[in-house]
Amino acid sequence: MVARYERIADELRDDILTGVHPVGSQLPTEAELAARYLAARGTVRQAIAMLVTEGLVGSRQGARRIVLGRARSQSFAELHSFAQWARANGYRYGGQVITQRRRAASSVEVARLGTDEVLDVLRLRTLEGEPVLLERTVYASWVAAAVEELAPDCESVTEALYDSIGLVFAYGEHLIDAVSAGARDARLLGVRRGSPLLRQRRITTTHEGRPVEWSDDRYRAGSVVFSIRNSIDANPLVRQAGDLRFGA
Amino acid sequence: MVARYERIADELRDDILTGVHPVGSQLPTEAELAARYLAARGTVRQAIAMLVTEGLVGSRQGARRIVLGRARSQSFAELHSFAQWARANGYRYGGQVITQRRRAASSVEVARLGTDEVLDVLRLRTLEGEPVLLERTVYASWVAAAVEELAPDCESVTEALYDSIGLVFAYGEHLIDAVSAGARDARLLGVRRGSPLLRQRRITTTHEGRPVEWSDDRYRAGSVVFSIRNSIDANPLVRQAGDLRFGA
DNA sequence: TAGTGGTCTAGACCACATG
DNA sequence: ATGTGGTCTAGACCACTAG
Repeated sequence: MVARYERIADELRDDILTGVHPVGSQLPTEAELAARYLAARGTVRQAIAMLVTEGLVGSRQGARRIVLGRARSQSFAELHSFAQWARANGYRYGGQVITQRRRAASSVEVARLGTDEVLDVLRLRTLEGEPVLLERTVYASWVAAAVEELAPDCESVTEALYDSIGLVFAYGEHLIDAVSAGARDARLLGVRRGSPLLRQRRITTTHEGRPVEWSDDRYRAGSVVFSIRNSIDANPLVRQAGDLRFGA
Repeated sequence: MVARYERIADELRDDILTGVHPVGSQLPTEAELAARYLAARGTVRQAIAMLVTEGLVGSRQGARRIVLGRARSQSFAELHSFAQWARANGYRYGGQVITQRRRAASSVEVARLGTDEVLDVLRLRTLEGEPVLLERTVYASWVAAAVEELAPDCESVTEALYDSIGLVFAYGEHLIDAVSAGARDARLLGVRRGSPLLRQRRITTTHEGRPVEWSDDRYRAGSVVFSIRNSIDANPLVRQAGDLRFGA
């Protein structure tokens, strides 16, 4: 069942992407849209709210809404899963487990994941044949068995875990910064030691807020860029001083 | 005038931060909250929606809401303005214009900013006495005069422009990646050539969607981290392949 | 001053989660 | 089966923008 406001949002988004409402132009008023779609004003507002959070449309009390841009954002799955992202964008991709072992959790990991034992996995992922990403992931013990069952060249861990144990990754927190490549990073990614890497550390939880994994992902410089839209009303991005809340 | 839903959101947020609703616990139902605050259910939902976009609370049809975390996010101003961010976090900060000149816009800049002439400014910013950020900002011609009037050591360009010409920065798009320090970067930031820098490129517009500035900001590695919370329902962050939509 | 978006209400029905 | 959040309506009033 697709909600009415979603269909309205889809139509409006289409109208923006196809130039019916060009960038910089005004959107029709809520009253007009409500009449056009035979919906209550609240429903139209809900549709527009989607476009606002996507950054396509700007909003401001008393003034007509303005079309800000045409770029669409990705789904959570596309950000979370390298495979789903690569596939959605038409890239050739691959992956390989380099090392994988169970070990006792450090005190930080106990606090972060809530389990005494963890599964520690190092994966190298490729894009268009080139190594671009080194993933160091630590899984909570309650998913360890399911992860160990996966093939070493499993393309999408996210999808495999959903299929095998119904696991849904629902929430994430991400820390993004730059680091220099260590000896091992450099060797596996095929870059010089000390060269810049884009690092994304993240913790992912279930719908219940139960932590599933903690990961340190390092991208070769130039291979990917993170993009965010924000506004005076909605600001998902935060800048922090670099003493690194999550520890080293 | 503070909206009712904002006050409700503030109280709920307080209850989360102070542990009345600990992380991992369930939030009261909408009906309970509506009764407690003598508000309609829709108003309570609006309050909770704020907490959800802040990443404090998780939401899912049919199940009670869960408290996910206690970290608060920053305002747009705090992300946009180095000075406002540093001040809000209690850091000592400073800044200095290194070079500033008007020049003809490149074709990319014409497309991006919509003006034939631009003002090109290079600023070095310090945190706790250390140089941490090198800002290369290109302003549209219609703000150039106001920028040129500012003192070279102006602490907050954002606030100064609001005071002088009532300019409000309302929307931003940000691209984040890692680059290695060039000779000039290295000298000004006090790092070795080739060492990693965290780069944030951004374009900022007014409420009307009119582009004001385009900036390439480079942080010394370790000085700042960007943080984002997302969920299966709301995903502000996007990963892109590194062919750099904004050009070099 | 007129128009537009922002807030709020009260109530209805549906979809989903959980026991 | 029950409870909970998700959707939708219809209407009212307020705050702000713009001519």
